[in-house]
Amino acid sequence: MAELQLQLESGKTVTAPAGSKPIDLLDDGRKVGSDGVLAAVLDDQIWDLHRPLLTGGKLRFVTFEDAEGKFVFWHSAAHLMAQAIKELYPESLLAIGPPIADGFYYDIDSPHAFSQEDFPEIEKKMKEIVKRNLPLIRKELERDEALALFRKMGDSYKVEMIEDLNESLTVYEQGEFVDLCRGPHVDRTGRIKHFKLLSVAGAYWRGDEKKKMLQRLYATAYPTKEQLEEHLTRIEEAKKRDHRKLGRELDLFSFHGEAPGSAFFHPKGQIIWNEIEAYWRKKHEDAGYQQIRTPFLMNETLWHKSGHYDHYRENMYFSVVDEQNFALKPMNCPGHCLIYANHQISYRDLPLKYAELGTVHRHEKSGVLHGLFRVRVFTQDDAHIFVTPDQIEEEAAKVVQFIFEMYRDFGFEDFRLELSTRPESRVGTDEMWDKGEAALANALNSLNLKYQINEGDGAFYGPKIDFHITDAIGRSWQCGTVQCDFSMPDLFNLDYIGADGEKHTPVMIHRALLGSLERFIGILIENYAGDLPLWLSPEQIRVLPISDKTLAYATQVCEELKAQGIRASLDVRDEKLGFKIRDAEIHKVPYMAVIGPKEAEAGRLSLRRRKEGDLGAQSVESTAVRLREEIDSRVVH
RNA sequence: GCCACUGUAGCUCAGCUGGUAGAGCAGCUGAUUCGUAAUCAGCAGGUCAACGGUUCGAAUCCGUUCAGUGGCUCCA
Repeated sequence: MAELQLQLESGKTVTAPAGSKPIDLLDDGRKVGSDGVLAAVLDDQIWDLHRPLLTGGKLRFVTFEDAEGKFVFWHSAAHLMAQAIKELYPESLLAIGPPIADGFYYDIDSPHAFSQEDFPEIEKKMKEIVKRNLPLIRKELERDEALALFRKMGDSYKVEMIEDLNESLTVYEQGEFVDLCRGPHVDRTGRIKHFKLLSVAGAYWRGDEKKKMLQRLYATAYPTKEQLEEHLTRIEEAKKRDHRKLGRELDLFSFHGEAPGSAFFHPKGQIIWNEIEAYWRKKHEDAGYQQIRTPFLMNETLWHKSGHYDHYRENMYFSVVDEQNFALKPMNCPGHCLIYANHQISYRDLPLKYAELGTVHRHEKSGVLHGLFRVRVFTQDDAHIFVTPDQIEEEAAKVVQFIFEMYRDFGFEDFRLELSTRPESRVGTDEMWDKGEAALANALNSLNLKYQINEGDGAFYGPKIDFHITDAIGRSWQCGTVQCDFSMPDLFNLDYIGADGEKHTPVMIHRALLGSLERFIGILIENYAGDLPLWLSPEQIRVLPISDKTLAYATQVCEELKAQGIRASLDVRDEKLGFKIRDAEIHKVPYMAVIGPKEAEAGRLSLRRRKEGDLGAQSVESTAVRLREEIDSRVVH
């Protein structure tokens, strides 16, 4: 029998007969188990502990701490759940059950409609199977054998999958339960101890809207009880940050059946909006943008010309007025093109930057609406930069820097970039695409930025860069985008007179930094869990008189702070100090000024910071200075 | 749009197998004049999402619609 050379993690090389199993080569002191080794990795391929090795290479062992270990653990947990479901509801058919970011799911076709109430029973059955400690046995089958097996079991989804494959396959057996699976898996069901079913949702078979809707059961599993509980706590924490909940509690905005998917901003929410808008306008003025405003309702012919009618009609709102067809704008670009076309543009005018906080209406499908994150009317922080092809790179680089500057001012430091290149279906010549893709890539390279390339993911009209920010609890949000457009200037017959005296077609760069104000406000709320930086706080300081004996002086303090441009309010209620503090803390007011006889006497105030407590006595002037500085420099607390 | 679930006071929720609604918080009024996260008492507040059906009788059962939640699909 042939000998295999295997390099182990310890650095030593061992020789083993072909057909040896990884589990036999485990270093001394390492044990298999949920809190130990779960699988092996031979070179880059994950390998079952009991699967014979046929070639040599680098062999290492992975635990739950490794990405490969998690994959195997959750994948096996999915099989465990599937077996439990099969035993409880034998008429269920299994589709697919992969591991995902924080756990796993299994798609099931069953006459039984699963609900939360079924979870305890399924979990109980899973525990039982864990106790049986069944070995997971890998078996290689020829395609025909596999087909016969799953046909016999009536597993039509597995049969359909096998029919699409043209190779020999593997199945994993645990007791009576067999599943088509590439694996690998943990060696026994006993390895998986702590798990929880989380939710049930509909999911189309193979992700195809036209195919059958299956029931997707989401769940997660961890090696220890503590880790599972930690995960569940994280879910709870994320729920506490939910901007829909905070928006209601802090009285920032609301939603109403009269305008589904459209936010109504309350006075406090509008303050946040206004602060962002004022900041945004100033930044754009400084960056050489010219601000414009275009109408919401425009004649339908415009949208025929721009191509939106052909490609985006499903998402548009139409209206007939005076027997003429109008549409609400779903995008701002055509309006900007009309303004451009209104002038005779020289190459000396380029780059020409038109910016607009443009409110657009898009008829999103009812099921996709989600708080401020996915709405039907929203305001894009939009701009269109008209450039010569040679200017793309420089202008794109400027936008990229602009975006970073702005994100940092809002307290985001962690970004991720994606460059999307030409899709199958597209307009423009290959030469244009070469140029556009190279210009965007060069812009990023010139700034020494790392980015991921998404081949074929660009818009049909040009390549793009997408910006994702990572929030305080590690979630990623797509906000900014920079897109080249080779198409629209053509459709609108836009031109500029070059140095050669001839007409040329400009390139348009569409860009948004924050994405949409609604969505960005939602992200801010969740990122800060409602504790917004001072400059964005609707109520910046609340003056708290200890009793109405000091009300007059407290009123005076409040007025003085207001005169300094600080959003100050006064809690005149006849309540104890503790009550007022608690109320201000709950409403996430950043500062409190406590006013009692001592302060009135000394002409001072006692400053208190949200979540931190008493900062001691201060003069009103120094408090105003302190707050103004924190506001003006947009300190992220 | 699709699948599942949900809709009771401003908010969070209770209301068993049908007998015309209840709590806490918030709000208002009064008492209290108070020192760094909840003073006490009282009052008021609901077409039980809407519409239709079954029934002597519907918040409760059935249907339709609307809205929301979790996903899927979509995201020019």
